[in-house]
Amino acid sequence: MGRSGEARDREATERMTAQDGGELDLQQYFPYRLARLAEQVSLAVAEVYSERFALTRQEWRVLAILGVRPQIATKEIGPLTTLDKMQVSRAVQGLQSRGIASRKHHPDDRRELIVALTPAGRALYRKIVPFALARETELLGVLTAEEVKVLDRVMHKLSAALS
Amino acid sequence: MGRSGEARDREATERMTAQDGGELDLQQYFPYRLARLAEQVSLAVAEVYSERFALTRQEWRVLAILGVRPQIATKEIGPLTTLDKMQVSRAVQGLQSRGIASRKHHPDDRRELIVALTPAGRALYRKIVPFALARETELLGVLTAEEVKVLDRVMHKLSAALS
DNA sequence: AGGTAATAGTAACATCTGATACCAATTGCG
DNA sequence: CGCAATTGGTATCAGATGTTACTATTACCT
Repeated sequence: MGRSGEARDREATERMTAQDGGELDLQQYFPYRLARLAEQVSLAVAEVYSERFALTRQEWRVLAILGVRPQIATKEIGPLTTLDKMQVSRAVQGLQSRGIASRKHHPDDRRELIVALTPAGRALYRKIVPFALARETELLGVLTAEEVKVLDRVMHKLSAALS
Repeated sequence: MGRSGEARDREATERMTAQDGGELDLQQYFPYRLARLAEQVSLAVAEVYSERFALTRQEWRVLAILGVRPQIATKEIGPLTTLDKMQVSRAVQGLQSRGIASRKHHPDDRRELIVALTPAGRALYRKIVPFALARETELLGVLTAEEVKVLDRVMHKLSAALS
């Protein structure tokens, strides 16, 4: 006889968190563990763009978008990178000041700025991306195919639950 | 005939990342997705301690430790919370300034400070923790027991791979 | 014991980040 | 049309965060 889904879920939650009644074990607390892991992963990836190429996290995200979407309006970058408009503004300025990106006004709406990679920026992009992809492959390599599949689904589920 | 583990892993990685050769789709890039998810989760939990009780993330972590470990030396808090000693110092000062925690010198080593919750701090802890645990339960509730189990294993594996 | 090195914690400074208000350009509506 | 409202982007300032160097206390070494 199968137990109910609810009972199974509660049991699993207890296994995850090792919680009893009214106490909280930070080491086992899922949000803490997730924050910690994301931090570790972020640091590992940052080695690629930060230590080697002196980019901030925000600049790296914008660069990643520009590599795929040349001629993008600044206002479109925010939603694609989860950065607010101030962060985008500063990141793009940072890239521009190093000759990685260039900006020009949109001809039909002179408020908007259109951002694009310079040749140097495209070269940088092509140099960094393989390292970034390698990091990801390396990381996911410690998981089985099944685990990766479940992880993918789980991340979508959690993200959706929080929107 | 079963394929090799390596082949399976590569295939899974491709499914996760939807990458072809030399391009990087930020939306599918695992480190980005993880950072984004951790951010969302962090925000959801922060509603509990930040909006309702005006604690910073660091103060909340220290409070969580103090709830379980009364009379802890400041220097032990860092490793338990993944905060550096300056962050711990400031968090503890913040808690103290609001009457949540108290400090005294270690009798045998007057460099060390021993931190403890005040009665008001213990009351606060008992008030917050149920909400924090509820948030976690709510979140993990969207997953099946099997998914939670795999997630737990995956997080351990990834964390270990990065240490 | 005496002097050097190490440790716990913090002050002080520099930098980053977030929030608000602002300017310029455009849209919409009477 | 003309003027209020909206939009894209940035300057500016306050608060948060990281880094360095410093003080006080203890440990170590000969």
